[in-house]
Amino acid sequence: MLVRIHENAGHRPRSRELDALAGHSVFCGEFRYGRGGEIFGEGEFADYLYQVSTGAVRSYKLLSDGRRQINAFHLPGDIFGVESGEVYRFTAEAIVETTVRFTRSHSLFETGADGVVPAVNNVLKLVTRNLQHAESHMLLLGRKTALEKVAAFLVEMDGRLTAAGVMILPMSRRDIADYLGLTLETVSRALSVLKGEGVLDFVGPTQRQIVLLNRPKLAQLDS
Amino acid sequence: MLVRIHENAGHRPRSRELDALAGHSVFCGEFRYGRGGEIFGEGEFADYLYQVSTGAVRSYKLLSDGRRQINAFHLPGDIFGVESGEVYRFTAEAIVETTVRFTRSHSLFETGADGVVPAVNNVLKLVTRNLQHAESHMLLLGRKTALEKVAAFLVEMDGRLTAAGVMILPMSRRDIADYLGLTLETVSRALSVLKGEGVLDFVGPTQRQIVLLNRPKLAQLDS
DNA sequence: CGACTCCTTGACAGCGTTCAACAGTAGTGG
DNA sequence: CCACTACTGTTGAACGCTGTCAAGGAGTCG
Repeated sequence: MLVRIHENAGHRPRSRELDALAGHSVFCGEFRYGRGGEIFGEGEFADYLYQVSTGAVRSYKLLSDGRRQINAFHLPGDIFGVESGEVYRFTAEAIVETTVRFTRSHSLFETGADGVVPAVNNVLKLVTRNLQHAESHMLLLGRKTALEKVAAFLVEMDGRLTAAGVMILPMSRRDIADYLGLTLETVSRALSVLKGEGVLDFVGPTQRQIVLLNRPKLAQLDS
Repeated sequence: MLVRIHENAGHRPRSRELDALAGHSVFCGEFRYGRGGEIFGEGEFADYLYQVSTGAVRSYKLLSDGRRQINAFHLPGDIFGVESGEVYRFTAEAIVETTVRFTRSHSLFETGADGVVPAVNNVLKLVTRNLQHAESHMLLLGRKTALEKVAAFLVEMDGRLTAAGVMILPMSRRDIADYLGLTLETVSRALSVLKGEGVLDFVGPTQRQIVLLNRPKLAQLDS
């Protein structure tokens, strides 16, 4: 399932964001994963960090009986797999065919005297952004209703992947449900309600392409 | 409600942890807050960071209609109010009579060349610890049942404030509920169930002093 | 003692889950 | 191209966990 490409290739794909993170050039290569391909597993040694080039990634935790909580969706440009500990605290999987850039984690810290300061600072910014997202997601998980959760999800995704007026969701209803702490049926029902109220509409053959028709109302439902 | 003590006092209370965080001495003073006293509010400029000396602190977010999600309880020794952004992202309140040490936030970053590296590193460790807690709490909020949530809460608090075999909870049932994404009635019922199963017992006149009688079973319920 | 807060417990309702059936889409191979 | 299968999503019906509403007890403090 995993195909390694470009590693140590002669040409140099741009990886400015990862470079900027480290404060110097750290490009290592690219990986490509098929649908459902595991990028790393919870508890594994965190030797790489990643940036999505194309596609989408979900990162999640599991309970022993299989209940899943998706922590975040990573879309093109997003950096993930940043751990200041030893191991990954999530499992990360490609949702669709996905290409990621990667670099060795230790390259962030093992640089010379001058390089390490901006690197640590940038890691701090990144971890802080993750923390902020986690904090607002706790409010969502603990205190919002199903409709509010789905509305919040749509608002978030609208800001991250709406292009040309259409939002093309890479993830399934089950993924959305496991992100919002719901069942897939409840997500489906909430979307139907929103469609019935004229807040959104589906386009195309599948139900994964959404047009938002009433953003103010959606924002209001997000409360 | 707010009484400022010791500020710029002649003697030097120890504040080794805060000092260690900054990599040099940054002690500013202590504040004392009564029950429910607000230490800082969400959105305020984050000019101080704090460490609990005695008492307990809750930090939370609110929805517009008053629904509350408590993000964390801060107990003696815990450092809180660390923001790498401009403003606090939570409101922090004293749960009981509480004394906190404080220092100016910028003292972490405005030190000379050598001092700032360990400081940023320590802030990173702290933020990472917060992130880890938030991540496991998302799993709890999104995917655990009421009984599992309460069991997890007891396990967490057992590790943090059991002394001499007794756990004395500083927070009310409502606080616990808002931490776990439940109602106070559900928390109360879950505790009654656990008592009925012989997992715990109440001691003393109030219901806030708990003895754990069957930790293996409790850990198992936490799944 | 009275007022207040906190907690428990009961009865009931409702939101979201569970279980199930069905439809549409995509992928596969003949 | 079409049948066959697997996957995904929608919708309905019934259940049940948790929330809501309410009453009452117990502790605290003036």
